[in-house]
Amino acid sequence: MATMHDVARLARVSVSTVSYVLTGARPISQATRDKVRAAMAELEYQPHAMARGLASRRSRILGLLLPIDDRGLGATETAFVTGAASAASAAGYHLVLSPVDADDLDGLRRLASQRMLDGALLMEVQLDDDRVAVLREAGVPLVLIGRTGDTTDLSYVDIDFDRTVHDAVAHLVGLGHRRIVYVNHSAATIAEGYGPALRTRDAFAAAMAEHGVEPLMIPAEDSAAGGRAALATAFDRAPDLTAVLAMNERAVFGILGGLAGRGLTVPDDVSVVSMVTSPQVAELATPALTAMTSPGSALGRIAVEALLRHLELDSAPIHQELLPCTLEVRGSSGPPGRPTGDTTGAADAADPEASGTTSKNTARRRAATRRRA
Amino acid sequence: MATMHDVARLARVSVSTVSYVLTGARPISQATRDKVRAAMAELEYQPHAMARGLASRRSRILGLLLPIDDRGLGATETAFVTGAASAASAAGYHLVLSPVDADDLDGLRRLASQRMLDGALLMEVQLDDDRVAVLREAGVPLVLIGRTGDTTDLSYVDIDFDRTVHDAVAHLVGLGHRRIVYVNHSAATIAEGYGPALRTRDAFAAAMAEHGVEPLMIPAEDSAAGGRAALATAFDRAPDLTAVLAMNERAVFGILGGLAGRGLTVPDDVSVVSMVTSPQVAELATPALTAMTSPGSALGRIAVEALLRHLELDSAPIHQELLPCTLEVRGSSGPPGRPTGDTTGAADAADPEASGTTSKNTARRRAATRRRA
DNA sequence: ACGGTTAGTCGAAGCGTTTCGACAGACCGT
DNA sequence: ACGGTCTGTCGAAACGCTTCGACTAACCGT
Repeated sequence: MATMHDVARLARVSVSTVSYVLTGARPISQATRDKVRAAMAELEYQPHAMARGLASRRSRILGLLLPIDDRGLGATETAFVTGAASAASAAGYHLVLSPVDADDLDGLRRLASQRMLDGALLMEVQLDDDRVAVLREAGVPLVLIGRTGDTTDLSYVDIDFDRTVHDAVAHLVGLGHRRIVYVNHSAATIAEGYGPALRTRDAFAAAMAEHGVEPLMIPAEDSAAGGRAALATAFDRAPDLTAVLAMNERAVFGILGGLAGRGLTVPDDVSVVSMVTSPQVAELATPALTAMTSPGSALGRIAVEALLRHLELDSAPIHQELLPCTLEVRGSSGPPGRPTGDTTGAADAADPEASGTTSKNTARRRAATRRRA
Repeated sequence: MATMHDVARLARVSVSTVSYVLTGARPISQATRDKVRAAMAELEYQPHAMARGLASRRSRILGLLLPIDDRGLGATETAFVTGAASAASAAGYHLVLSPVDADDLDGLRRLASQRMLDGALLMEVQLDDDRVAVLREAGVPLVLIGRTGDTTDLSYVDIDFDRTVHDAVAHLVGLGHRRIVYVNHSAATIAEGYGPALRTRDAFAAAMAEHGVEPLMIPAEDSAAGGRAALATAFDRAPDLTAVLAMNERAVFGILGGLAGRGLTVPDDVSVVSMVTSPQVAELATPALTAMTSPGSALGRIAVEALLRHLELDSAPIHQELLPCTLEVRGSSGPPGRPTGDTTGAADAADPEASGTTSKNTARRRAATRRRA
């Protein structure tokens, strides 16, 4: 493997000159630069990452700190990770995946003092997250994905839950729904201060108030069974509900199953909209889910770019950005249909070639015929 | 930040002694070791990763080379990634995520010559994968996840597709099914030599032959629509089919939808078993899918451990290991029921509290009553 | 013609480790 | 009492780069 020395010798210049050609830290004449470039090409020179890192005190490595979770990453988180990785890679940086237990602060401190990370992205941030303080003390620039309660002087990117909920509610209200139930994460999750659950809860209340309708909210465990249970509660509390807005990717499938079990069809009898969902997951349901698509990979990219800006100029202003999920209408939402209590919802008869779109349209048409308003 | 020098001074020993305490490369007396340890603790010393990497020529960084895919990672791949990350982390290594376009061999070469990676894990290996040669030339030890066609001298971990298919078929045949259709990945995917598609295809033919029944195989695009289309073809070719074995996590949901659309219930009319699937995804379906659960995170762990063994001793024997997916019976498989053509499959009447298990059992019981054999 | 910039290059001193050779003692069998 | 092997420690030389200070030559306005 060729070193800078070899290049310098071949180009008949000093090592420092080669370095300057590479980094542009000082002006080098065109002629010399060409010579050096030629030598590098001939020797297939590649700078040694560790040596460069040691000398320059910049590793060009970014850390992605993900809590070593019980249930692994969802599709949204995965998209975030790959988005961040590509962005880092495009900028000539490396992204290391560091699973650190959320409350292993010593481990985190150790990681930070190894001086291997130029900066870090912190995933799954809690409203009150000690990791932030640890990283700051260690002098590691960071960007949060998500938000702590107090965001002063902190860069973050996060989903714009307010706007997302607002748009979702607007979609449903626009279709004519008045009785909308919001299925959130579990009570325990809410209690422990999980930001998205809290923020969407408040946003839902606000959005419903804005439309002058009463908000109904139900927590659900993150599972199909949880969704089913939540649905049962929902029907107890609001037998006349016509739409479900679900924050819970897992529960939503249980809700779908529960509706089918009651002989209710989607979207004719009940519309279902899923929050913060990836298209891949939305497409799995039948009918495909109308969903607020999470900007997973964009979040990753933006977070990395913001972090890099902090590294280039440490005077760079903090970056706080919220991205909304975008509404993608698929087959699971439509105008409210028959009055509730009508429970003759046998599945459509065989129509083997029916695509998602087709069935959506048929459903819509049928529902429209029956519309009460 | 304290350096080794500081520690040495405080402990009144030489720097090299401190180093030996740390690495154990040479014997150090208990007394000295204690002094040094105390000094390190007092100064909160942490070795500087880059310096150590430069001097020792070992970065303690492993690369995870993932193709910069169109559709992102599935649940299985994600589990693999996190499994690998934790294993690396537990061994004191770091895992960098390097998205490299599968045919950007120059980029790969560049990455490898930066000497930043002690070793690499190669994901989504094709039967004939040039990346292997590039990495070998660059002298980067590697472990494949998946297999190339020729695996001489190559370490890999992969799913034991033979056994997985075999077990799945045995499960269905054991329940009494004879007419089983195998839904594979798309024809294009098969044509381009995607290992899992080819291997499962052959394994399915073999397993069916073993039971003396005729194999029927149908390719499907990786989407719900693809699944629906495949199902239609399947019914054309084998109107009497009673079970579907699907290799395609996306298509399987289309198949489920398609069956419901025809008024067929699962598993009473048709059993569905999904191959290489994560529990999380299997639970999304209603009824929950009987599936061959992929050993995603175990694969990641094992791959890392094998790679580390190569790094410690470069004479370490190559590691080739196949892990089967394990059968997890959920609600979508049962004994074959009514004769095909019976199409009165209205969904079960409202039973809001029905859990996956309960409905599975009821289904079983009902189906058993009707069994023909 | 003169100090003052600026462009272009070089040599050397790090950066914080590991590792090699050397060496002093202790301990061995003979 | 004698070479020989171990144990424990040290100093110094890498590892391959960046960066600082210094120097030369050219160019500026006056």
